[in-house]
Amino acid sequence: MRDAAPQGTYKVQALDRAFAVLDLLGESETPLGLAQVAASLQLHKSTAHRFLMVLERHRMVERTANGKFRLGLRLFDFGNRAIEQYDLRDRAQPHLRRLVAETEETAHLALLEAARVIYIDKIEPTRAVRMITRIGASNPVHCTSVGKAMLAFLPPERAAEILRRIRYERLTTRTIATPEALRAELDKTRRRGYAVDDEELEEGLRCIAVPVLDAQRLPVAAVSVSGPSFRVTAQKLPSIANYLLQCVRGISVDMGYTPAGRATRTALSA
Amino acid sequence: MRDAAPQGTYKVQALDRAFAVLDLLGESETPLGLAQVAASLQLHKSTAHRFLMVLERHRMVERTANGKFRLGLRLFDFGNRAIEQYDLRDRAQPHLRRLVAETEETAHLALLEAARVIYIDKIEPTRAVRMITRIGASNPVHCTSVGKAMLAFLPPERAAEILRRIRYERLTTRTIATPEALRAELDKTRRRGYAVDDEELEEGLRCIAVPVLDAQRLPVAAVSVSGPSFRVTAQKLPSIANYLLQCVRGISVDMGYTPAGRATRTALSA
DNA sequence: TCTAGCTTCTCAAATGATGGGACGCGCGTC
DNA sequence: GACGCGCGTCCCATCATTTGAGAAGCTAGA
Repeated sequence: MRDAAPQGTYKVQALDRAFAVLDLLGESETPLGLAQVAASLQLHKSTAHRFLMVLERHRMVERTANGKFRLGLRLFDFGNRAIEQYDLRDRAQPHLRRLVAETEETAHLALLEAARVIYIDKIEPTRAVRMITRIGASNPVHCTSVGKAMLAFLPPERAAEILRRIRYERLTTRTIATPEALRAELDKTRRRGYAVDDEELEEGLRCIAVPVLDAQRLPVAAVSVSGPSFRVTAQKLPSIANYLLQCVRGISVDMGYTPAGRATRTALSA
Repeated sequence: MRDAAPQGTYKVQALDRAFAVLDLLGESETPLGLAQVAASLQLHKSTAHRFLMVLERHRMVERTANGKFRLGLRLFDFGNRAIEQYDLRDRAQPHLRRLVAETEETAHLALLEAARVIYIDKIEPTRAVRMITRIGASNPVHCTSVGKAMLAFLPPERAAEILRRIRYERLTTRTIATPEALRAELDKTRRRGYAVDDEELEEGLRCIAVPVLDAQRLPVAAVSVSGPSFRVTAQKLPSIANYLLQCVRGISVDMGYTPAGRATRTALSA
């Protein structure tokens, strides 16, 4: 059919459709009725209906009192199983909490997937303005501090592979928009030991990040501190970076990554 | 086919199979190879392969370095969207944290879905033995304190409907195993204002829970405190219950549920 | 180099999904 | 009160879609 099927070569129509339904419900602020789902996805009512019933049986969607559909809690279950393996998250939490206490700004923990970063945890300072990000959400690598932090310390080949896949979308006037600029930025990041996002993702938002290194000294994640530019000033960056470094060092230890003896400074100290 | 299709009347084979794949990967401790997946689900290699490729395209599964499959982070994204609507979770966290500090035992926040309870958050006291439950996991209502707490304060018709769906599986020697016993237990719960699970879910584990009530005074969730029976003794229950009541009152207020004036005691105080 | 075990790919067959359309319900309008 | 409308549910003949046998590749170990 005239489906907007992602270019991938393998296809199972039913699955693409089912996930389109989930996507739609996930995007929507409010639960949707059968008719709306069918219309949005250009499916016939009966088809959409069948899908929704099956999805409901699997608890991937659920119905509200008035019969509309929204995402089901089964997804929550799956989602938690999915990150379980990365028990990084649990172990990192106390460290992130301390980081937030120290900096009074929001901290994120992120993973790298393809050319995007995925936030797997977020801690906010008490009574802060709520930040935009949602746990589970993702952003392009090239305009986030966490992305740059991981990229900068990845082995050249793996970094190159990811760089190739970046589609330099411009999100603010400061977003890095060329491979050359990004390469230069990564050099800078390596030299100073931490990555900065200076309103490149969102106007008025400044972030700073460092990678979490495993026993092989490879980045497995990154931790960032983000806040409004007027609070996270250029002068404060080094001091925040220090807290960050302490934080990730703590995480690495907790994960059982041997601090690699004296080599801890190799990549990370200014 | 001779599929073990859940009895539901609507069927989309491809979806059932896809979810079976996700289930399998979710259950498995370690990533699985194509052959293992195909064998476990009695699918042909080529079929399993196609499914996995499509699931991978949707990032519902991902491949490890050695080519094996595991759940993908897209599920994590969906999962978080799914509970987003219940922002209860975020708001409840600080209160749960305080509760844990006060009781020094594990706290859970749970929702009711069909005849099961689903844990949507868990806070553990520092340096406690890690508990069994995983966020996102579920248990039958009849053998959990959170389940009984919600059930007890639900309007009779809705409670009855749920009661009808319970299949009294016996998990320990003390598990409530008949509708009558459960009904009696719910009465008791209502009278004392909190629910107790006395090793009914797991030997050696005692839990106590109270419901979180919305503006209509209906349970929308429940909070529990759980710990080893030798620490969570019968004598301590009333005092823990007190902390619990304070906790859920705080949550209700934070959620914007008007404490319903003087009526706060209607259901909840001993 | 050969074998074993795994993944990837192709294509004809037929099963299983599709969607046109009928039905029934509830609601607001005339 | 009758009518029209939008919505969800259900049925079933048709055919597009998925299926799976099998061949071809790949890798590692003997």
